[in-house]
Amino acid sequence: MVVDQLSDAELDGLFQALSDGTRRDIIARVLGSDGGYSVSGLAAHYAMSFAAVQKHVAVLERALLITKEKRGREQIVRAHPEGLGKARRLLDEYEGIWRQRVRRIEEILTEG
Amino acid sequence: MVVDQLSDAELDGLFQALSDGTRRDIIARVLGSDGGYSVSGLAAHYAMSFAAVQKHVAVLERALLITKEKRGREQIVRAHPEGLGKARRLLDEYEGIWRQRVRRIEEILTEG
DNA sequence: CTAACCTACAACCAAATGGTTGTAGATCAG
DNA sequence: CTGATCTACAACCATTTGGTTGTAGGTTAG
Repeated sequence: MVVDQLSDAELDGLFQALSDGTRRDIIARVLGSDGGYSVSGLAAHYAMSFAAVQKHVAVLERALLITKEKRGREQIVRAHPEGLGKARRLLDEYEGIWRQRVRRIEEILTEG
Repeated sequence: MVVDQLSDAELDGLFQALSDGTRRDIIARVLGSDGGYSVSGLAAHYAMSFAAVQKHVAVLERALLITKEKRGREQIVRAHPEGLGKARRLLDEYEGIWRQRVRRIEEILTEG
């Protein structure tokens, strides 16, 4: 399998979204919440401006790692691990190839 | 478990390293090779300068995704999926939390 | 020895990133 | 209605990133 049909650009965005500690923390926080977080609810936890957190949320949304849902004047952020799965499957594939390779080398060494 | 002891900076570097198509291609190429690639052997495959590929290799090395081994005048690049595993384990953990949450919600709905 | 090759690294440049402040439109509370 | 709150978005700035060219040092081939 060629790992879904995820385009290069999609993967770029996915891994790039995951490459920032604040964004990973937002993911963890949202995953660990029951009802989700409003954007300002999230922003309250970080030592940066609201707008900065807003941008991080936008990056995560583009990468399909979260979704936003309007509720009144708030925008509720929830986990949407579709992107998560895609990224993990690529790493799985890489690791699979690696393990296969290690196994082959061991075979060659043992069976001589 | 708190996913090894990988520091934020380590994860930043890991995911950032994975967020570029050329670098992912280098990983795939090296994983798929038997003896590894020299840096210029790699560079031959990309429409960019040798120095650019050299920089990509350096990024991957810092992220523990590959290793370089000097052999004569060449530098042999090999896969070193330690970083790979770390990244995958974090995504696994995220997905685990998600699945747990989905299960809990289903329980609440069914046992109502 | 000399020439070719492989690598390292510095200096430079354009574009993207992560942050800021400021402005403005909705929505809710009193 | 009015004021406070939540969000969106633009403009700006410093730093990082991904690329370039150029120079220099080690290693191999002839």
